[in-house]
Amino acid sequence: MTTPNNTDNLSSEFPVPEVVIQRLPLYVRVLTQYSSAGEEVISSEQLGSRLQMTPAQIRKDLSYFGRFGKQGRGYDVAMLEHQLREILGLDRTWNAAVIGMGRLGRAVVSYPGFAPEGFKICAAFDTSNAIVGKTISGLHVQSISQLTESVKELDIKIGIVTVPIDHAQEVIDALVEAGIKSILNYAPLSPKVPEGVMVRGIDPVLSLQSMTYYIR
Amino acid sequence: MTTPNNTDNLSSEFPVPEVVIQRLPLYVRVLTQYSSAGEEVISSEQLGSRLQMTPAQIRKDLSYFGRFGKQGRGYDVAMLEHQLREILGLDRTWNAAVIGMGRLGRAVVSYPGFAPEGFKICAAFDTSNAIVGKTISGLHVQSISQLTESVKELDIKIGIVTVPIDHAQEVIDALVEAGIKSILNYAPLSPKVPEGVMVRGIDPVLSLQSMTYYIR
DNA sequence: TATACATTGTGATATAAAGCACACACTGCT
DNA sequence: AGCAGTGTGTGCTTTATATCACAATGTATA
Repeated sequence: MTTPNNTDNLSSEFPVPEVVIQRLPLYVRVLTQYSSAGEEVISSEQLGSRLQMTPAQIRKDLSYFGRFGKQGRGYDVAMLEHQLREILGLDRTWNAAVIGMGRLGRAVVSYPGFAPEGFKICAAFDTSNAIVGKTISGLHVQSISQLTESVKELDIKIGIVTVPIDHAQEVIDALVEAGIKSILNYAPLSPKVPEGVMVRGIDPVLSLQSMTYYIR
Repeated sequence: MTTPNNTDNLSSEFPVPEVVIQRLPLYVRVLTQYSSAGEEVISSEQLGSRLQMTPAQIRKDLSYFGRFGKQGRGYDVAMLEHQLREILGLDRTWNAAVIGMGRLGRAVVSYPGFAPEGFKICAAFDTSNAIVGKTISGLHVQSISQLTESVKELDIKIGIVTVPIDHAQEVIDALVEAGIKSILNYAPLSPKVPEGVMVRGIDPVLSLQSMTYYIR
């Protein structure tokens, strides 16, 4: 790395591996815990032992973005947390829409874990006329045909898909059409999306199905 | 690979990479779809295009376990599905216990996706006396102190953790203590477990937090 | 039966990720 | 100020994963 102390735009010169990006939120989480436990400094050793990974890997990961530590001391907890949040874009609020207001969708909109982390579910949609028009958890359920409009109006950047599998691909197509680039998909399928659109799947069954291999 | 046509115990001679195991359920899922669409044969090319991965990777993955295809033709859909289910241990039913009967736990026990795949939630636990003794979705909620006993009695092999973060580690310790080797963890923390115990985390917030990097 | 074509299975190769090990920098003690 | 101790940042090495490319083996057709 040629220009060490500069945190910005290193990432655009050298693309950062996606696995690294996926680990950063883990670091943020531990740092938050440490911080609220009153600790001011943390070493890669301590971080690593919390997450069951090697200190070297943590230092390598962080080195993609700059030099945040002090030799002989470690990392300033508050400072590192702040830096990582900034890198990940967590220093702001993100608006999200949930599509599919069945059992799962209702559970998602009432899940209390999103808001404290800055993810605000601000619109709800469904394909079925039976549900459209109702109000669930304070959200007015709209028809999918209003998706594009609402996305623009409310500055929605994230789509959360909770429709049954047989509607999932079309809903995802609609989200893409509406300009959404980040999708959290609860439907048990691997959807097709154009390059530049990112989908993360939440699928407890898949997780179970690979664990059984080891206890068989 | 020395003894090709033999499906068994290859895996114990050469350990199969975990990434490979994690992909097998994806293959199973596509095969099920293909099968119910009336297709009898599938090529690695077709499978790959469904899952957005290269045909070569699929063939390599399968080759860890045997030779299932026919040159010039492809794979028999029904046969391959059956083989993969057997390899993963999905040719049977698995009993699971849910620990934590709050909002999330209730959503999990009433989620209709587990049963059709052979995962049967047959016991519910909670740490709070306020909930213990109640019946939720047909499950009698027990105290955590009865965990070990029930695990043995009901042949429970999987623990699903849906308690709040501040009780998660102790609940996981209790599961380990009770002899559970596979844990599905909905709590937002990276728990410590002894070697030989496998934990898969379900964490929508983590997924969102790494996606924001790309739309920042 | 011969010929054209399709698709597997796999050794060899390329790419990516993880881990090692040590110079260097900072702290804190005497 | 000097010295001992600690922990970072990183070039280099090792290990893991993915891809290539082609011989081998099958199908389909005439």
